[in-house]
Amino acid sequence: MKLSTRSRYGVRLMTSLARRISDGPVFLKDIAASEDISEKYLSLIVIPLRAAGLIRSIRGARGGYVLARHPADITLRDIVAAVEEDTCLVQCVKKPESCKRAASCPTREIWELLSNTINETMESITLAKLAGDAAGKKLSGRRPSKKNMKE
Amino acid sequence: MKLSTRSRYGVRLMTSLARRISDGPVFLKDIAASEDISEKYLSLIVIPLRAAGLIRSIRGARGGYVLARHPADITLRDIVAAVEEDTCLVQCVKKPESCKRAASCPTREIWELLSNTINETMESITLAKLAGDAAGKKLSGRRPSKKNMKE
DNA sequence: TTTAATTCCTACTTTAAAAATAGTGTATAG
DNA sequence: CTATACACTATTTTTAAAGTAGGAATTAAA
Repeated sequence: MKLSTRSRYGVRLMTSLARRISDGPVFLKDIAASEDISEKYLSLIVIPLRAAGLIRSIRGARGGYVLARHPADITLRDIVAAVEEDTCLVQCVKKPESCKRAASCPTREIWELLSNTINETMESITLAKLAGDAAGKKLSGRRPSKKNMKE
Repeated sequence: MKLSTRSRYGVRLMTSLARRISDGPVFLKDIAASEDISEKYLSLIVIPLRAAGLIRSIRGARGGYVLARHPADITLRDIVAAVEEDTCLVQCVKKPESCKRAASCPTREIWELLSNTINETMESITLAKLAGDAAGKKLSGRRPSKKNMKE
């Protein structure tokens, strides 16, 4: 049970966008640089996020990405679900017909329970919290300062 | 975030053992056959379970495996932890030094929170429950019958 | 109207880990 | 002493994740 880099990068990307929410469209290039992630790879992760309606993109020169909703209206689950598409904890939870033992399997409903717990936890965490907590932590003990002056 | 077959097979193996708790040592061969899992593969999964003190093995002819503790004293977490060894949701949760961003990373503590939730849920599920629920389900609407008569 | 900068799309390559197999060694009941 | 089981190590196969590459489409601005 391991979290994919897609999920981790996706969450960092969204957190980054949330923190720059007042900057207007943000270049993927900048996020990639500040988060130290390959821009090309990020550009693939961004696609399902847009498809899921979590972000909007502005094409062309001076384009970029912005959140499509308020950070308080985006949950961790939204992000992970978008980025993981049809990945789930155990295949048989989503598609019982994928396992012939499903009907009588004693473990299946346990995995379902676990899945639900995970989903509930992820639903309880908003992007606002993710981005906000980070900001709060950054500020503690230091004077607030304008970050990311460039662009 | 996907559960490995090691975990799934390990749990089914343990459940199988729990259900045959009064049968004395059970051959891996039999479990493999009834669960439709490669015996060779199962024989690898069994090793960490024994190392973790969850099962005992009896070698030689008429050998086999038995639970080392009462099913009520074994949790889902015990099983998964044994079988997954040093796998965790996100590396940086267990070893913060593995990521240079750990100290300032806004997402790290979220993954830690999620890990804890998962662990707590898994701790709350005992093998007794796993095996018992299954038995209960099997018996509903049908007369109980001795299963696995052979051996 | 050209240029530079950006997102968009598809395909490909690489890498790593999971999953499974194979073979040999060791213990033990009968 | 032999058949049957577990024990251990090494190897192979398979799969999915991770990452790369390159050009097409779009647009602001010179």
